[in-house]
Amino acid sequence: MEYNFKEIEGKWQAAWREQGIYRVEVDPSKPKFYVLDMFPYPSGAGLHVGHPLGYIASDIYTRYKRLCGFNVLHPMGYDAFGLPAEQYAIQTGQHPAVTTEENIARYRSQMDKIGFSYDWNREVRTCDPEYYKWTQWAFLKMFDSYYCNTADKALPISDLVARFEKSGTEGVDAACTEPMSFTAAEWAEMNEAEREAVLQNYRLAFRADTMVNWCPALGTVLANDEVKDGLSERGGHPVEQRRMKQWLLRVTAYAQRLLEGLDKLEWSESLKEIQRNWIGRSTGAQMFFPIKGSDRKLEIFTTRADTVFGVTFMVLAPEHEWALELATPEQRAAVEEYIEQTKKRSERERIAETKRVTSVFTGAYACNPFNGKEIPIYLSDYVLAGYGTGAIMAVPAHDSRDWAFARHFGLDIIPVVEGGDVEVESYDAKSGKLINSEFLTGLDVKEAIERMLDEVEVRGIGARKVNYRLRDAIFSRQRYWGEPFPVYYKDDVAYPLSMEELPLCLPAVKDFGPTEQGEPPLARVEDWKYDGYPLELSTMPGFAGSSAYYLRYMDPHNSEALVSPEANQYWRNVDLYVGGIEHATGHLIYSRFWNKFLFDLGYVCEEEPFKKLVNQGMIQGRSNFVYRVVGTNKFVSLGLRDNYDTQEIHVDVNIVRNDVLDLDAFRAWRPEFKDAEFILEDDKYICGWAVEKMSKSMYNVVNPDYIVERYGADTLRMYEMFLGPLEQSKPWDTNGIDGVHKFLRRVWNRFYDRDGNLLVNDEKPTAAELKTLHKTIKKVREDIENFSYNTSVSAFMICLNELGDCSKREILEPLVVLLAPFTPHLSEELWHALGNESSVCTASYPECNPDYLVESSFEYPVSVNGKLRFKKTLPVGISKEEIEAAVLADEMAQKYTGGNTPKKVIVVPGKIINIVI
RNA sequence: GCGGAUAUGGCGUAAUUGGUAGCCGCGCCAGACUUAGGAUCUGGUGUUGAAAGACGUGUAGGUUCGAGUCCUAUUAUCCGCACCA
Repeated sequence: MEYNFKEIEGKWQAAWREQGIYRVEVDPSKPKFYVLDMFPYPSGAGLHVGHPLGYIASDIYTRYKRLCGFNVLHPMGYDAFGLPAEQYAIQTGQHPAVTTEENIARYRSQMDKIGFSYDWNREVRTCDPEYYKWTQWAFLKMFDSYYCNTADKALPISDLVARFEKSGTEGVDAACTEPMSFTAAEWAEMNEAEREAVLQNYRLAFRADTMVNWCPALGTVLANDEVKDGLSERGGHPVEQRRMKQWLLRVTAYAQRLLEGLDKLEWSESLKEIQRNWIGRSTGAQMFFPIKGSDRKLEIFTTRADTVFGVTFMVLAPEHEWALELATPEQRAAVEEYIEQTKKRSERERIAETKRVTSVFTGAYACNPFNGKEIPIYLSDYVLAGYGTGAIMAVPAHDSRDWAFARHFGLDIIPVVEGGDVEVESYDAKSGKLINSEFLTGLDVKEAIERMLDEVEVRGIGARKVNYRLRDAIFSRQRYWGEPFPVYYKDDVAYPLSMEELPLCLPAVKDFGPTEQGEPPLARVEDWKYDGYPLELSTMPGFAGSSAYYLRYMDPHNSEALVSPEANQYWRNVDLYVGGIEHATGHLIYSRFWNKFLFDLGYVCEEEPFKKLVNQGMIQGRSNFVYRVVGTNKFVSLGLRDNYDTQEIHVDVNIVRNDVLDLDAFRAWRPEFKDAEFILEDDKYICGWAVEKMSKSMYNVVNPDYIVERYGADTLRMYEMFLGPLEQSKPWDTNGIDGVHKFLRRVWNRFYDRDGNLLVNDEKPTAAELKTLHKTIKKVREDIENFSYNTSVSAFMICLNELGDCSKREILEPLVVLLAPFTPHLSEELWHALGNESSVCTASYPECNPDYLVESSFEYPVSVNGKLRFKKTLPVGISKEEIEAAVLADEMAQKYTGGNTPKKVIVVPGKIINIVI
């Protein structure tokens, strides 16, 4: 009987659905395990063969853990709000809710065919009001909180108000946008709007006038992680810097905890490193430089306090708030012009022209607080407004950017650290002895930095300071398809809706583009008002809905809370998270922030959301090419194309097999190739190939539906794992799939003969067969734990090769369970064929019995001077001395040592014997 | 520029973690069967050599009885960050 995967898979998928076999509930009698996939954005293109890679890996792990006796939470949902659905809506007028619904249905049907063990009862969709109610809830909680640096956690804003009432800002150490200082009396004097303005400075969700990434083409602002090289990540449109009033999340308040938390996580070093870089902690000093002829002091940040005697000028960012004020009357016009010019340049231009030095002199001077030397102050856009204080002390001798600047404008370059030749280039290294530096002279750089930091604090010039590269997350999007803000305005003062009024539902609109006035689409909704007051017009960004979805899965139908304490305390956090590395600086930062915030407030019991994280690699496309002889309809095979003048054309990979073109299929592929002629080699047309991104335009998209149709879900699952290490990117190549499919057929053939008779018998297995089985159990278990699925597939193949035509029940039954995480449908069918009534999903995973692995003898490779010479079989368990004596007595050893007594004999028990002469 | 990763047959990969390099699969070669298929089965397949053997894990050194694995330098590819003071 043939292995009829189609029938088997259809049958069991239906049965599992009917039985609700993957439903899970809180069950304190069993240990829990939480396996999560990064939920997909349901795009219109559907899934290609690369998408399920991570889902298959996590499904295997889920099934494995379940068979090992864990109560496994393994849910799936959709990240359904976002730009593409909306862009599509603008073009076609179709409501995003409609297209999203269609796309979800398609995704679901594609996923269902692969046999995943999700508990669909727990599905979440970020665009569902019952879901985004809790996104809005979290936002309001953030609005209602501030970060107390003393307690090192988020606290209710009412606490802060109480402190202001009692003693003003005295003794308050809180994360804020601008440092503030006022007394209790002053606070008491303030009106409501003024107080709110103060509180906005502290709230964790707050509104501020800041520089933002504005993308004119998308008509919205974007967060830093959504911008790459000055272009929007979605669509690749130019992005410019603009000052706008926006909602932000005070992620920076958590910078230190986000950094420290990484150490405890089982994430790949590279991913942790990406997050560390993104957070970008640097330690140094804040210092104040008095301005000449004024009592103001310019604040700067530096990591190289030791080089202060080498300062020859200062630079402000053109956006610095003092930029214009500092300008002397003679320089004012030039300064104004420079600021204007900088504003006009897009982020992209600034990046492209990083080599070009542009600047203007303000006419003002500062004094070096250590030696009183006068230092000219310049503006230049190489200093960024958003980092540090937007102002620097320039040390051209030891900073390459300052050096270039000084050279360009003919400023002094004073070396203060020995080691380089500052005439040629700056010496940036943090090593060497200090020179020309008064009390620092003679010290090593590292000592000098410490000494200087002390001195700065003693003299009251500044203080030690830690700076982060991480910015607060811009949280508004001037778009339609996102969560509405539960906020309304009275006289431009923001007021939150009450929790009872959530969800604030997204109203229907007809036109999804921005209004003529450039306002967000919600401006078209006439009654977009609360109690007569206007509601916020922008919506939340994509990362809002994905920041806490893993918590919602724990208790998805709860209308009283995001997650009940009972559910949260049982499921705690995600034990294994599988997804792409592309979320390193976005979702994975925001989620950690969001979770820490909810942790501070006591809503969740774990501080980190994702304990272990595995990044599956990307599956690229493997494109095929044909070579048309220019000006003809003749196609020349790869090996012969050098003899012709050819043009390379992408050809559909689905009509190529092992790089051999199916000629008839090619003629039928497109009308212009109907009469194609071929120049063959060895009667075949060999195609060229290349690894490219999997995309329609390259004709290299492979649809999982097609593979399932042709080979079955179990083959697809196993082959995707066999392709290579999970974390590595690799091209999809359908060619190799036969090997895996053949393996499954061979498993089938252990059970049934050609006529459909069951071959399984109750004969006792031999020692060799048991050894093979248990070796495989050991290997497969280890490999699953290590996510080394490709080698576990190999182990299965080796196992079957070694077993030959063995059809003994005692061997096959455990093997079927062992295979179940990989090939659930086939295993289920065979499990029932063996007479089991219950599902294979409820079996227990086979355990390795080491007794079967014990060897009675071992074949030792014997090397002489490191070179392998012969092999000697010896019983296991004899002493090193006995082995040595046995080997030395061996005829072969005599031959290779020439009868000489060896200098040394090295015996590695169970491994190798080396004779050194 | 800074940081991270990778490099092994024609291809995807493996190597008990310092111990017989190339398991498993694809492809290729040969054979068997055959209702001639892109089926199935068996054997072979790193290079070189008639063979014994020699050579062989990006390159060059080093440590070691022994190195794909450890150390130093170097090259290439990929990824992240990037006027971050």
